[in-house]
Formats: sequence, structure tokens, C-alpha cells
Amino acid sequence: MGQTHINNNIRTLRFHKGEMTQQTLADEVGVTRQTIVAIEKGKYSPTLELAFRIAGIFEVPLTEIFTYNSAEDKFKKRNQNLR
Amino acid sequence: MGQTHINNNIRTLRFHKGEMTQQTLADEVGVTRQTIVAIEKGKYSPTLELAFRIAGIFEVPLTEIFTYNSAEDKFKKRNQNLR
DNA sequence: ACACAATGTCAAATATAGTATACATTGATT
DNA sequence: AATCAATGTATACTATATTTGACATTGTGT
Repeated sequence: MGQTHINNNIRTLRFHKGEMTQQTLADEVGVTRQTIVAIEKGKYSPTLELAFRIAGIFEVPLTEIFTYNSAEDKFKKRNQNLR
Repeated sequence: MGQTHINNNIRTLRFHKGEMTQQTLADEVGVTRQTIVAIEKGKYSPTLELAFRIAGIFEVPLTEIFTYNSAEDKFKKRNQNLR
């Protein structure tokens, strides 16, 4: 899949939350730091469950952290003329 | 992982959306019917990207389809005394 | 300049999401 | 009762999310 069509502002939120480090965020949501790095950079799309956990830590709604750019979605592009 | 802690009302939404079938929903979001079945039944947690696509089809916010039951989350349970 | 904490990155392994195929069951229609 | 569409389920397979471990880089403090 390579890159996703999902943007996030985890990095910003980490700093709002008292300079929270990648490692401590990783610990709090129960994944490794590499996973946080990959998600922050949009390398892949996290599981919905993980996304909810992250939102829980920052105490903001999921959709305020992650936004979906449907315009870039290849599958939708392929199908939008069929609908 | 077995079962997740995420609930959804996809089934209800399918019927609100003119008796939309599992198969057509699957086609519209670009996965197989089996994937829709598994998600409807909470067998596993979909990718955030797929969750967004489903929300897009029903034209409702993601958080209105999927809700997270943090109380049942094993990882959170394990850690709630540490925070 | 040295040390250290935080971050970026890479490659190989494991776990889980998603596919393909096939078959059983239920409900509606004729 | 036969047919057909929609759904549930199972198993083996593929793709991708996540882990593990290791090392490079950047920035800050001393």
C-alpha cells in the first residue's frame, strides 16, 4: 500500500500534552515506538482499535486526530464514475 | 486478537440505506464480502482507512458507526493503575 | 568536545487484517 | 417443493500492521 490517505496531528498533540515523547505515547497505547513513528509519518494506516486508543490518550475525538483525504483514494478514484 | 472492543452499527445502516447488501457495500468500499461480515461481527478491527471508507459510503461520521468500549480493553485494564 | 535523550530509519520476523473458494442456512418468491 | 438471493461459517492463503533489535542523526546541556 505504501502511503495512506490519512493525515494526523499526533505530533502536535504530543507537544500540547506536555512534550509527550513518542516512547511514552507508545507505552500508554501499548505499541512500540516504531509503530508510532510509522503512523505519525503516514507509512501505514493503523488499526481502528489503535486509533481509538490514541484518541483516548489525548482525550479528543478520533476524527479530530485523523482525517481522511478521500480525494486521493485510489479505490474511490477508480469507482467514482460508477456511482 | 480474537474479538475486539469495538462496536458498530453497520448492519443497521445498511438497511437504512435502502436494504444495501453486504456484497454491494463490500464492492463500494473495495473489500470482499467476508471482510464486511467479519467487521460487522466484530471479529477483528478494520484498518482506519477502511473504517473511513465505510463512513464515507453511509455519509455519517466514523465515530457514529464505530464506538470503542475502553472499559473492556485488556491493555487499558492492565495499565489503568499505573496512570 | 562529550554525553544523552529523542527521533528517523532499515531489515527480518511475527501477528493480524483481508482474500479466495467453497459450502450450509435462512427467507422470500413462484 | 424448488429456486434464488442474502447471509453465516470455515479453511488456507496473501498483504499489511506491528514487533524486535540495531544503528544513524539531530539537538540540548554540561
